[in-house]
This record gives sequence, structure tokens and C-alpha cells, in this order.
Amino acid sequence: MSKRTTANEVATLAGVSKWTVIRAFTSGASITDTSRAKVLAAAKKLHYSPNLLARSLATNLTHQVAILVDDFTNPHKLPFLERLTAALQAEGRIASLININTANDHFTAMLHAEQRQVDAIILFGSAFRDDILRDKRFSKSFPDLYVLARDSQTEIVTAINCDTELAMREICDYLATGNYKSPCFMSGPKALSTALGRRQYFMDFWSKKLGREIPEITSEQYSALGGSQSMRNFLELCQKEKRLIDLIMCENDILACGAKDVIIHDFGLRVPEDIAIVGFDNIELSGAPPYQITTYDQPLDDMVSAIVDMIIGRRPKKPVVFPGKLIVRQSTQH
Amino acid sequence: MSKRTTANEVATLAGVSKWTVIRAFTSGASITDTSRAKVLAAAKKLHYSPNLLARSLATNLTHQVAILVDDFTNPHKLPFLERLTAALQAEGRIASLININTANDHFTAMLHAEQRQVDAIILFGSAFRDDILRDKRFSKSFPDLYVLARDSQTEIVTAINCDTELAMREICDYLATGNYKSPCFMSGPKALSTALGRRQYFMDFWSKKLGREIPEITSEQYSALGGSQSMRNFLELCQKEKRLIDLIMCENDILACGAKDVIIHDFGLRVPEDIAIVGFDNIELSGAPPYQITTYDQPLDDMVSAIVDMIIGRRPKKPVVFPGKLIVRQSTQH
DNA sequence: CATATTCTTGCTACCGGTAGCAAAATTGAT
DNA sequence: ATCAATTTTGCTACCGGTAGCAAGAATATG
Repeated sequence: MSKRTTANEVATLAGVSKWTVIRAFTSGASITDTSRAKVLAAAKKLHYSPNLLARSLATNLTHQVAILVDDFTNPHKLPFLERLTAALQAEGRIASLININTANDHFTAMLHAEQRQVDAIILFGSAFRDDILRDKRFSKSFPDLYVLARDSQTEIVTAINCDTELAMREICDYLATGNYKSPCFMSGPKALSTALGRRQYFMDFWSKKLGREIPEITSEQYSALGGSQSMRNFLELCQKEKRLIDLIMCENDILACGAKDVIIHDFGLRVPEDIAIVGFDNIELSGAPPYQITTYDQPLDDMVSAIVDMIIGRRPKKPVVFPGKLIVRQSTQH
Repeated sequence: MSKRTTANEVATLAGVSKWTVIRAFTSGASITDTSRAKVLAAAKKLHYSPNLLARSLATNLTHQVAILVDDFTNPHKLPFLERLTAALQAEGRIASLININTANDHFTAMLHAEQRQVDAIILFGSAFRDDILRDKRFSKSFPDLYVLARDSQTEIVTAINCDTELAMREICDYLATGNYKSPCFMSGPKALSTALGRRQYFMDFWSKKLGREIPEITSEQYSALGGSQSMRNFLELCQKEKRLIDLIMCENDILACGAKDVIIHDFGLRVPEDIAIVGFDNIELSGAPPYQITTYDQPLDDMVSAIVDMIIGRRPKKPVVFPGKLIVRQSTQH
């Protein structure tokens, strides 16, 4: 790669010192209009723009934010990424997307981000166990840590989330009006999904109401295929044991869509007459004609604004939850 | 943010010079095992790791790659991003995700990436008109430019794509065995989609075969909703004019899925008996039970490997196309 | 018009590394 | 043990900016 133009070169052409050049590119700097005009003309001619790398090194501020994602199968990630990048860019920040599915374990990925001096790290996925965050190999100079769309008990990270408690109460209270006898919950990859808290509330609510244990299904991953697979296994088991369920709540919409495919196409059952379905997230697909899943809309914009405001220091850095909105669709008409 | 440990501090603790510390962290550097051990022990104690920012400034190599995306509504983006980030990370590169939907126009976004000294810029979206890339404001020191999953006539960029010509020939030859009388093409946002070449081949093929113009529908954006909207408008027009179509090829799967929703649910038509549907990309959804769209599988891994190999210099930087694979599903059974 | 005040400009030192040369230390051959 | 060859280590200069001080220029005050 050929070298970029530097402030020194512009300075020579404009007949000033390099510091004057820099001042012309620093808002609020003390410089006369004459000098600035001279510099800007020279800069334009040479296609100069300040080297952000050098600036970052000197200021110890990169204006880069790392987003760590481990789950690319859930389409819900896309609108989040869209708004997050847009909001960060609007504040002059740039997002690095770090995939932590591969050999790169979480620790390595975070260390890598830290080596690049990012101003903040956003954990945006499902598999962040709190103990990983407590790794003693992390130095105290670690960038600010945020968890998006997930709860966390760790004081090291700041969790920005939809109000799970409220959401689940709204969902369960609504479902309670529907006379369901055999509800069931489908969670994502074990261990990880606990951080979502949705499962816990649902189980508690229904076991208390019905006075018995509520069955639980686990999906290997947050994807339609994962949801289909575990739904199929479970329904086969049900057939064998001659029992039935009449309601399934899935940890999120993409699992719910996968589950509905199997209920309808593999088992010829009706939704909601035989089995009602509830999801979470309100992804576009859940509203598509073949799915029509009752779900809960996460306040995406609020969450994104909050995290960005905290990162740029416009808002105190502390955990926050936002209320979402219950979306009732055909999958639970009663 | 508290400061990171520097090589100098480690040097003091280990009783060597800072250059020896650096050497301990540089593979292939000349250093005795004794010194390295001393340094590594001190480094561990102080949680030291080299500052990649400073390194980048000195070497003029950031190992950062910018991915510019303008279209977050197509779920096809997600698997691409997953593999791309994984492949880049495997080579020690990190990806910056730049959203160019917002006020940030393309030029600004590219300039921004250039200011951050990225080693390469990957244009991964649909709205990159070749004339934008020719902007004279770009200096010659601009990073390498790649276009992923799209063709380009500009010599400035290196296009990595699925073989459109071959793909469309396979699709059209297959469809030609099906006795369709009134085919129709749905493209994405005007102007932009021309670069995809899919439309052109399809139109040429069928207008030649049938000896008349083939109608074309345009969707405002690459999304299920966009596909639904334009399909609805078109079918309403068809009803009014008392004409019909029996085949629609959509520029990609997400449009096809949206189109199918409308055909089935809004108009009560059957697929494929009344209208057959073809998509492109082979996204997961196109294989889901309610959709079952005949499509064309893009060789994702080949494309990603190629672009990463070019970026790291393991493969000559020149345009390349890879063959994909026709996937016939229920939406075109004949 | 002289002097005090303010604004603008240039300067040194620094951010934390890298490159490559020179001195010091080690190794090997005689 | 001596000297040459090789390896290791430390050094200066540099990457392209920023911070903040001091000198110089412009403006305000008496």
C-alpha cells in the first residue's frame, strides 16, 4: 500500500508548521481563518485526512467498539447489528464484529479486542457465562464491558436488557386467560439460556398454577432447525407415552418458528387449536403469514440508545431494563 | 480508562531493555530462551500484551478489514458475516462492520475506513454503484477494494462472486423443461440490482424463447416485506387486467419468500400449480416447510476463502467467480 | 505611542511500538 | 588461549499524531 499524506506534507505545501495543519482539523482549536483556509486548500489538493491510528495512540482513545457475537443463526441479530452500528457511527464510533464461535474462545477474543484498545466491548450473544468474565487473567485496564439483550449477575459487566420479569408476567397473565392444561417450555443451549430468565419465570408460574412439574425441551442452538429438531424429538416421545401438550413457549421466535414447522408439517397438528405457540423477540418472520407467532417485542431502539449513550459517557454506566410489548397473533388465539 | 502495561514496564521488572521485551513477543526474533522466559514471566505478572495500535502505526499494517453493508433486511447477510469474520480472524485479521444505510453516505464511510488505515475494504451489499467507486476524491493510497457476492465492471474493485451466467443458465434450462407460458421477474431496488446480472439473463432467455417482452416487478428493498408488497401490487394489477403469470423468478430468496406469502395467503393461489417460484441464495428459510423455494446455492465457503486469501496476499488479487448449485424444491415441481 | 492583554503559532516531549545498525556477548575453530 | 564468526542485546531514529508550554503577532487599553 502506498503511504498516506501526512500533516507534515500538507504543512510544507501550505507554508505553515504541522501543528497548524493539525489545528485546522481539530474543532475548537485556536487558528485564524486565513491559516485554516490555506491548510484546507493544501489538504484538499493532497487528499489529506488525519491518521486516526496515530490519534488513537496519542489520545488513548480509539473510538472503536467491539461487538462479540457467538450466534449467527438467529435472524434477530441482524436488526440489532443494524441499529447498533448506525447509532455508534452517528457518534463517530466504529464497530468491530468479533465472531466467537470458532477456535477463538471468548477469552482470546476479549484479549484481542483489548489489545486493539477498544473503548468498550459489547457482549451480544448467548453463551457468555459470568465466570468467563471473572477470568483473573484480565487486567484492570480492561475496556468497559456491556451485555446486550441478556441479564447478568456479574458486577463487572453492565447489562442492558428488556425487562424480563415484566415481559414474562405479561405473557403468562395473558396465557392464563386461555385455559391451557399442559404447557411446556423450549429453551436454547442449556446453561446459557439461564441468563435469559425467561424459562425460570415460565416454569414457576405454571408449576404453581397447575401444581405439578412443567416439561422442558432443550434446543442445541438458537435456530429454526434447532427448534424443529427438538420439537420433533419431544412430540415423538409424547406420542409414545400417549400424552400431549397444548402450549409451548419458546425462548425466542426463531425456535418458535422451527417448532411450528414440525407441529404442522410433520405431525399434522393445528396451531393454536391443538398446540398454541409463543415466542420472544418479535422478529420479522414471526409476523409472516405462515407463522403468526404470538411474541414479545423487545425495545430495540431504547436498548441501543442506552448502550451507546453509556459508551460515549452521556449516561451513567449502570444496568438498565426497558419495558417491551406483548404482540398477540394467531398462534395463541383463544 | 486506566493505562495498559507497556513494554518498558515489563523491561524494568525483567531487568532487560524494552527491545528485548518486544523480541520475546515477536515470532522469529533473535532472543535467548533465558531472556524470553524472564520476559514472559514478568509480562504475565503485569498482564502485558503488545499494543496493536502502536504496532499498526509503526508497520503501516492494521490487519483490520472493513466490511461495508447497506442491507440488513436480508437474512442471507448473517451466514456470510459469520464465515467472513471467522475466516478473517483465523488469519489474525479483525473485521469492522460499517453500516452505510444512514446519513453516512458511501463515500464518507469509505473515507472513514481509510482513515483508520484498514488493509482492505469489502463492499458487501447491493447499492454500490460503480460510479461511487470512481470518486476522484479518493487518493491513490486507498486500501484494496473488494466486492463480495456481486459483479462489477470497475477495474478499481476486485469482484468475488458466484458464477451468475452459469447459475442463470442452469436455472433457465431447468425451467424450460416445465412448460411455463407467462414468466415474470422480480428485482430488488431499481438501478442497483442491474449489477446482479440475474435479471438480464432471465429476461433475455424468456423473451427470446417466447418472442415477447417479459414483465418485471421491482421491490423497494431486499426483504420479505418488500417482496410481499410488490407481489401484491402486481397481482392486483393482473386481476384488473385479467391476465395471469405462471412463474416468478425473484432476485433472491427473501423476496421469493415474501412473494409466496402473498400468492398463497392473499390471493389463495397454489404454488407451484398456479404460480411457480424461484429464488436465489439458498437461505435457510427457503428450505423451511412453508416455503420450499427452488433456489440456487451460492458457494459461500469458496467465496469467503478466496476473498480472505487475496486480502492476506496468499492468492493474486483478481476477480473470480465460483460455480454454485441448483436446488430444486416444491415451489417448481413439474 | 507605550504597554498590557489576548490570540496564534511553533516547539519539545510523548504515545508504544518497529527497523535496522552497532556494540557486547557468546560460540567455534585453530 | 586467541581470534574470527555468529548470536544477542541495546541503541537511535521513526511511524503520525497530541498535550501543553513559550515565543511571536495582533489587538485592546491608558
